[in-house]
Amino acid sequence: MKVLIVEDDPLHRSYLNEQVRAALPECTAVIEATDGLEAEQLAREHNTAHVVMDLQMSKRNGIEAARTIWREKPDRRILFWSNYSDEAYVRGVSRIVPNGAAYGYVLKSAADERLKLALRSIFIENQCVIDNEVRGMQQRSFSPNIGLTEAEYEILMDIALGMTDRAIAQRRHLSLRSVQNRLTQIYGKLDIYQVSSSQHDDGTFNLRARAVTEAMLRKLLNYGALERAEADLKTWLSERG
Amino acid sequence: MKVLIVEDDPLHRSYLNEQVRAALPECTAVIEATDGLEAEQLAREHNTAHVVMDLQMSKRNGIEAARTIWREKPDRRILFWSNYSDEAYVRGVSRIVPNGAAYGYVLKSAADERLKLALRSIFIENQCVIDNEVRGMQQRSFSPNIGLTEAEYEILMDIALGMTDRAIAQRRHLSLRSVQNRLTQIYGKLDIYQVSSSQHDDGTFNLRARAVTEAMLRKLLNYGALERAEADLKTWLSERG
DNA sequence: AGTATGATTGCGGGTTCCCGCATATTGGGT
DNA sequence: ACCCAATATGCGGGAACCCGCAATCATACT
Repeated sequence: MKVLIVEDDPLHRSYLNEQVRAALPECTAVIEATDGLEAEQLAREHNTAHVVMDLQMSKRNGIEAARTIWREKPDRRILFWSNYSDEAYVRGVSRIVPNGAAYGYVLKSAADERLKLALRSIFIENQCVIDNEVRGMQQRSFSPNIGLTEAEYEILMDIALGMTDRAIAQRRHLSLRSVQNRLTQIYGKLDIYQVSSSQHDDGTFNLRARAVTEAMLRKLLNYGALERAEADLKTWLSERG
Repeated sequence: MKVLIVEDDPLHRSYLNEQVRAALPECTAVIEATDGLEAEQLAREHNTAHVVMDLQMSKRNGIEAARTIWREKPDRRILFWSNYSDEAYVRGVSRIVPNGAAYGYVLKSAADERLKLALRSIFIENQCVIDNEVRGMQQRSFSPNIGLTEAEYEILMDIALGMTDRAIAQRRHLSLRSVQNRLTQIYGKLDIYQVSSSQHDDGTFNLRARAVTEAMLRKLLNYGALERAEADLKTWLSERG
């Protein structure tokens, strides 16, 4: 068994290496990549079926890398090892995991033992292991009336990218009014309103901009998500001609 | 000499501890804090004049912590040890460093030797040590016609918070039109325009929202900066009544 | 003083956004 | 087939945004 480690922080990388070797005596080789791009190449070259990887990396983030790694071979097993359980990450991961694939999501704050157990469960037993905290986030965020619908989330990303209602309508194949309806939904769920301390005279907030801020503060959105969305937008723009 | 280490990652913390002890034989005690809040308390209790600290921490980020630490005793020496040289961090730091205070900014990617040298320079020689990469960023971002003015940056933060033009005008004591002028400046410097691939018919971007996105992608803005700005905004809102 | 440069303000217009109201359309569930 | 809830669409109006133009104010340089 070969294991591919993807992690840009040297200290964390060597720690991972150590843990992998300790937890998996059947592991014959450990390959290390320091960013997502390198990971994609090495996974291809060595044809590794077992990957442990960080989500937040400088060059290409873990979600991007995982997407292409899984696209080339959907039965690979990936253990995500991340500092955060932000909704942006959780959503990002659950969107790309192939049907029936075994994967894991463990927080870096977890104890050594938990990491080792997860490694064995996923790589040997072929079972999913999702950190409790992450699982909780997942359920909360996917429950209707609390979390955002996938459709709403999509529109949220679009306004976060700075698109106009009309452009969004065009991109998502909706009428202008529908886009605005969804926006209203989003504003409601994020508790956005035109606040003004005394009466309802002035309105100190621009709803659309405020929604993005609120989403960032609540960690529905983060830099990585924005980066990916921006890339998708670019391809859509060029296709549209 | 006592040294206070502030770092939420255990691996990095113990590495720092090791390096500090190696670089500074005159150091009699090393105190460790795992987040900004704890750092503020420990700095007060132990009255330490020498601090090494990460910028990105969960509970209270390094800039917040440094601000209060310096406010209580401006001649303390702080070495910032960060993963990134994002403009948001650099601006955040240079805004809070007291007049004439010695401080440092070293990237985590730097070699051991560089870190040790910085420790000695700042704590023993009382000299500023700014990583070259950071210094470059600083110069680029403060040069007019390329980087944003402090005034422009202020307004950028305001629209990132989702404020309306009128609210911004009120907050910054400007006329509505001046705010809009500044916004136009910002749009120009960030290369924002109403893009539409073929003619200039539709306009797929909402300038104000797009500016925020662009700023995030360029790392003029990041989560920490937004968090701080949001806190400031809250106090302003309550003061305004 | 004189002038030049740039920031600030006011005005007016065109566009986009936000939303209330009313009318389709869709997709189950019985 | 029927109904119900949720979603999608159209219309219209008030508010906010974007910006060109022009007048005023500030500051610095000769």
